[in-house]
Amino acid sequence: MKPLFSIVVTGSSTNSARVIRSTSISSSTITTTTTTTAYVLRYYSPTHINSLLNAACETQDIRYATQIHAQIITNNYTSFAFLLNNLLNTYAKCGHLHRTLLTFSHTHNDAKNIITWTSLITQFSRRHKSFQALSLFNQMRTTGILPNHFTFSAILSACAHTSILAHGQQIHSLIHKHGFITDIFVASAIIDMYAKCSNVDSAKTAFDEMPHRNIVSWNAMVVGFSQNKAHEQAIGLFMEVIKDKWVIPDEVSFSSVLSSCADMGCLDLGRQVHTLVVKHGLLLRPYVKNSLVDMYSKSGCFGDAIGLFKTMAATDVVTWNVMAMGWAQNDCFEEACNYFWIMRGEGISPDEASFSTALYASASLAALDQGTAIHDQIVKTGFMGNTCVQSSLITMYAKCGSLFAAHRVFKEIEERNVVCWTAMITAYQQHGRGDQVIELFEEMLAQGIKPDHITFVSVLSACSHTGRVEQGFGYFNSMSFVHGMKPGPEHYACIVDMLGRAGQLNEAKRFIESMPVKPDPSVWGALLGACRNHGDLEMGKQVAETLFEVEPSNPGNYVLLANIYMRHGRLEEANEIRRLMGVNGVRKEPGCSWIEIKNTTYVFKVHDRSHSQTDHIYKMLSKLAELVKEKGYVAEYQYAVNDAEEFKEKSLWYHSEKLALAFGLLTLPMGAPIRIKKNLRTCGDCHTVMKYVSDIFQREIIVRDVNRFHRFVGGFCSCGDYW
DNA sequence: AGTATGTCAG
Repeated sequence: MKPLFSIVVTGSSTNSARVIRSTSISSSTITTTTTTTAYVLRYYSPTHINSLLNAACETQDIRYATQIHAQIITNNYTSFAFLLNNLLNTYAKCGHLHRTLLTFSHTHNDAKNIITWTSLITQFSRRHKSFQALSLFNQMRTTGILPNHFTFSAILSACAHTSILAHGQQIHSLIHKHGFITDIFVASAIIDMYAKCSNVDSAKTAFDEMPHRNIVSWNAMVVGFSQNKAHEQAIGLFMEVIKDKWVIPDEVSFSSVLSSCADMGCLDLGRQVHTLVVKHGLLLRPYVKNSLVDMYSKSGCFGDAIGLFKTMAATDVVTWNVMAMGWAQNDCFEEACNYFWIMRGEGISPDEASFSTALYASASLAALDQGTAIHDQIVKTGFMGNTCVQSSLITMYAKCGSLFAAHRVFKEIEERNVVCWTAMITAYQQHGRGDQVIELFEEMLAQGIKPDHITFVSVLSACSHTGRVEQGFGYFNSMSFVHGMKPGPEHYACIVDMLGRAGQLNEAKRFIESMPVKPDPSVWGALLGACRNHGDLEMGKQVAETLFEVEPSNPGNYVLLANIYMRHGRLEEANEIRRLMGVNGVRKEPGCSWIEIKNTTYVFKVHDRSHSQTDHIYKMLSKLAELVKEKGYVAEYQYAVNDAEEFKEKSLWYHSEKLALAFGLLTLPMGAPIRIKKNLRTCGDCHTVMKYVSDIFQREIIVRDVNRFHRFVGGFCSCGDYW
């Protein structure tokens, strides 16, 4: 193939001994040939240079772009705007944005036309450098060049990415002023911008005002609804697309609506969309396939998701992520981790979601080794600077019990967003460090980071935990009055819990009655928990009645009420509650605890006798019983709800966490901390025993239950007896 | 000579 471009050389180029390297570019490939020392200037026409740039662009190699840049300068073509534009694009596509910007700023403004400015803004906007894009837009306006529909479309997408409504609104009015509002590209970008700024109403207005729409405009609106969790509206709009004979849904339409079906867990609709996908022949499109797998996985039909996955000839990183998350959501955390490694074996590069999911699975297993292995992969693949990954790392380390490692990750984050701060705050909260929660939260506010709903859950729980009733109310009120947020049921539940813990049961009840929204079962649940803790039978009965109506299948409510009856010695009523559970078909999830010793995980259920060292374990338990009784332990029968009277004390002693504790004491070397994990909340009696044991044996015991950590040292627990 | 919407994750 005849080269389009070569750097030719004087002297004896035939003499291979003196040869170094030079380059020739053909229209499709660039090959290296040999040459000697001195370059000679050659004449190339501007169009020729332009086609060379196109070829260089395909290789994405900055070196070729640089050589052609040199030719532009030596041929004195620097005032040719179209060459400049192509050069800037080539640099950008080679991934050298700084070179793009450097070249741009070294060029006289006269040589720049609207395309130069717009393509630069587009490049920055695409690469999520939104503020630089906005700043370029402002610079452009000072030079007197007028933006066109291309420019507006690009700058709107930058605004969308910042999620700062004010920027987008200003651009919107400029668009009106310059008369581009009817442009279909611009209008779609406006919808997208408003939706991304969580302003669905404005997006809908912009959509309704469009004189003409194409499938992209419809999709933008469907996506806007979907991403703002207005799923019914998203689906409604999608139906209109299906009915409208002038627009044909494409893969974007399907993947977006499936995302809504998935989020709602709406299987029927999902299946209908599936058949529509087949009808439109879009089943093999990557986005659609992945959305379908995700929909089945989230709608409780993980089997169908696996089936679909197995028939897929081509998978990508998202397919694997969706599947891994599916396993995790079905409590198969080992399998979720496996999928990460299988995907690596298949040669697919992980992305931030892969890491988040793998870390989530490791955290759920409290498998520090697994989490650390993923951390290694993060470092190797260059994801350590990714805030999403960093936040997941914090959570993983915290849930694996290493608050220190979690904080180390936190410290090293350069630009912390809400998620990072919240991850660290929640970590402290789970470890019972209420003071540090408040401290960190105040620091976050001082740095101007806006807290979100999740942040407040942790902060309010910490207030509850540390008895900061007034401060808790202060933060709760600040949600509406300072941050313009609407408290959700989880926040009301925190406040009820806080009042209940402080013994202010009547205030808690009044608080619920004054709620502007209908109290969620979790709110009543918090009050019932408080009644249990303070032994308030009358209120407990009332609250339980309410709960049995709205949430008849939650075993926790029955257990709490039975606990209260037991505490009052009302055994018959407690048994009656147990019977009611049977009648309503409610079963308490069996408690199980596990302990890791030398890379092996040992799982214990209540009364478990399957372990080979069972005799030793049960002997150890009787010995423990004697020791703690000497120290003043009294069995707390209220936690032995499910057992016949004469076995109550025995059965308390055979709770899974006590079995794991005995096994740990027998097996682990002297002085090594005992780390136990439990699938439910820690039982109150076990909690008491752990405190005694930590003192008697001078051993650190760490129990991670479903909600938080309990670190027992010298007879005290880090949770301050609150859980 | 440069334009828009999209699946997963925290």
